[in-house]
Amino acid sequence: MTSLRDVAERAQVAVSTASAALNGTRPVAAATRRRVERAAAELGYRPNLLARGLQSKRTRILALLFPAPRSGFGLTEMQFATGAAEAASELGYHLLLSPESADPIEELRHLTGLGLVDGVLLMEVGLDDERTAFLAESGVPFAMIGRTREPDGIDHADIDFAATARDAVAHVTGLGHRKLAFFNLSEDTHAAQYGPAIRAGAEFERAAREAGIAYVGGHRPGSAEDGGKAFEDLMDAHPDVTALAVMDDHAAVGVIAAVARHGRRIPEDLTLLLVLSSARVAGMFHPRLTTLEPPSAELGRLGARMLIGRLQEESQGGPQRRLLPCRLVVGDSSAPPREGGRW
Amino acid sequence: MTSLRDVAERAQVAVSTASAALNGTRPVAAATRRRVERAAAELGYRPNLLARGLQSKRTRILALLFPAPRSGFGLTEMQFATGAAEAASELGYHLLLSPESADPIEELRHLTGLGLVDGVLLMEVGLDDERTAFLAESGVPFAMIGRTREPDGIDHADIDFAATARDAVAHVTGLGHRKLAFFNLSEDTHAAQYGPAIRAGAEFERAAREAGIAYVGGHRPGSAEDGGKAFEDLMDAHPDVTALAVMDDHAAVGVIAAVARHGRRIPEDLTLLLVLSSARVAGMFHPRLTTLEPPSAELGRLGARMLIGRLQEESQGGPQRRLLPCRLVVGDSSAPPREGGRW
DNA sequence: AGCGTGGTGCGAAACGTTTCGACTCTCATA
DNA sequence: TATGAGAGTCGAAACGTTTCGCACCACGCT
Repeated sequence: MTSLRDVAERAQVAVSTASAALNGTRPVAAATRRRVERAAAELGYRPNLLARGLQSKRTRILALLFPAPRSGFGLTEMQFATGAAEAASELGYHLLLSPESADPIEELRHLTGLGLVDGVLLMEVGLDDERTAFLAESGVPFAMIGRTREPDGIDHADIDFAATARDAVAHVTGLGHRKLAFFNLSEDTHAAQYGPAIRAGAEFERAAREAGIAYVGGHRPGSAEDGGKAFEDLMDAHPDVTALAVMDDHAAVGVIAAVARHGRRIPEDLTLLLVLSSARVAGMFHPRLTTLEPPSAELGRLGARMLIGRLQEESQGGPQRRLLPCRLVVGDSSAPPREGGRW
Repeated sequence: MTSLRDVAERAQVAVSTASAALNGTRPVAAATRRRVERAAAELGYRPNLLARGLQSKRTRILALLFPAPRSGFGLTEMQFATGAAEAASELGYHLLLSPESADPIEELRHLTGLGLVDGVLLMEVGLDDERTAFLAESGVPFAMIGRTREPDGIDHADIDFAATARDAVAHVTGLGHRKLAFFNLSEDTHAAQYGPAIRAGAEFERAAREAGIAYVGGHRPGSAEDGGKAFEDLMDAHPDVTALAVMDDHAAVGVIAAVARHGRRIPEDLTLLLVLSSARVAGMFHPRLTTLEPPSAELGRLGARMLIGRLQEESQGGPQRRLLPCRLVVGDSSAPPREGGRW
């Protein structure tokens, strides 16, 4: 393990000069700097992050609080992590993957007390997330992937549900549909005040209203079975629905089965949209479903960048907010409504 | 930030005594220890990991080298990470998520040079993985999730492909099938010498032979389209195949579509197994596919535990090796072969 | 009474950085 | 020829731990 002292010796300068030369933290004569740099290169010097962090109070390590996998867990959550890790890496930071236990606050207290991390990245943020209050209070820099009910004071990157809903509605109205149904995420996620469930529901309703088409909401199937039942309910109560947007992957499975069971076909009899699921998952369905794919990796990147930005600029500038729409990937489940519009 | 010095002052002891009392690193009178512990608790003392690491050369941080997402990336890879993070956390360690760039060796050199991590966890290990040589040579402790061609000298946790293949074959022979086909992972993964592709292929063939049933291998469809084509090939060349095991999710999609296109039904005309995919993914298919689900989270946990074990016991004891079979989850795609055994 | 011994506790050094005040030049200016 | 400024460099302190040698004390033994 070659230390700065070795470098300094070889370059015939004091340790402090070597430090300054390598970090550019104060002016050093060009010739000296070159000598130091050469010595460092020759010795393969790598600064010890621990020593640096101990002294400078900045470790260049971020923690990503990773919740215990819930049922709907998947690619999206992983992409938050990989996106954040990549962005951090590009900026010279490291990402700690911190699994969250039953008591997130205690977990946070522990993690931040260690002096190991400069900041914290939150994901799976609830509308009233207690973690944000704790972090704000204890003065730990943090950013969110997702957002609380009133997120304006906090850096965050989230899906633009309004734009996503508009895009989805525009897609189906463009095909000629006049009545859209929306199956939200499960009751559980609503009970947990999970942002996407609540925001997506509200925004789809609004987008449908603004587009002047009829809208049916309220269903929250969380499984294939629920999905099938919800679809049958829908057929009974609103036989004139010709387009359906579904949030939950498994519910979509149930819907597709139910459609087939009732002798209907996708997309001829029903246009089906999968909302907030990856195109990869959509590709598992037959037919390939039209999807609104969340920019998960990008959100992870943005979150990490925001946090790092804040760390570097000494909390200068107001909080950042970035909302990204989902990407519409048209599959084989989209088509104009059947003549006459009802079954 | 309360430091050990504060604790020592409050407990009326020297800093070194406080350290010893809290770490149990050398005997301290019971009364003194209690005083120190109380002071620490009252002040909410948390040891600074950087300082500790700087001195003791042990950071209790592990790095998980996370490859750039390739196409077949999914839940499995994420579960390696979450499993490892959980196990690490339980043992008082932290997990750094290190994205791998184009030059993994340089990346490793950098990462290990920082003095930040005690050990490295490798995943997506190729049969001839250059990273293992580098790590062994530079003396950095590491463990693998997966394994190289000759892994005996290195701690590793991997899927027990032999047992998995036996279980799968037992499942289909138990149903009465006498001829099994196997669609391996894509050509690309073979070209990369990806262990699971090569081992699974070999073991399925062997298991079929040992069970005394006919076996058709050689297909390597990497997409839905390939999967469909491969299935049609199979129908032509081996019309008497009644059971098919598929490794690639997307290929399975193509197979299912092709089966339907040719007026056949699953499971009546074909028993379909999805190998090395999660039950969650299998549940997206219709019908729900019988799956051999890899114990990914458990492998992650094991990998982390092995690595930590090695770090703590000062390389005492030979290398550990743990092979875990996939879990057979029977879905709706398994059935006895049709009477007569051919279409 | 003198001496070893084992149990406790202390202070100082060390880990590898960064930071900061002070020192030494050189050169332009009064 | 002093003087001041400015650039460049240095040495020491500090960050918060752990570790290690040494001192202290009470005790039991000779």
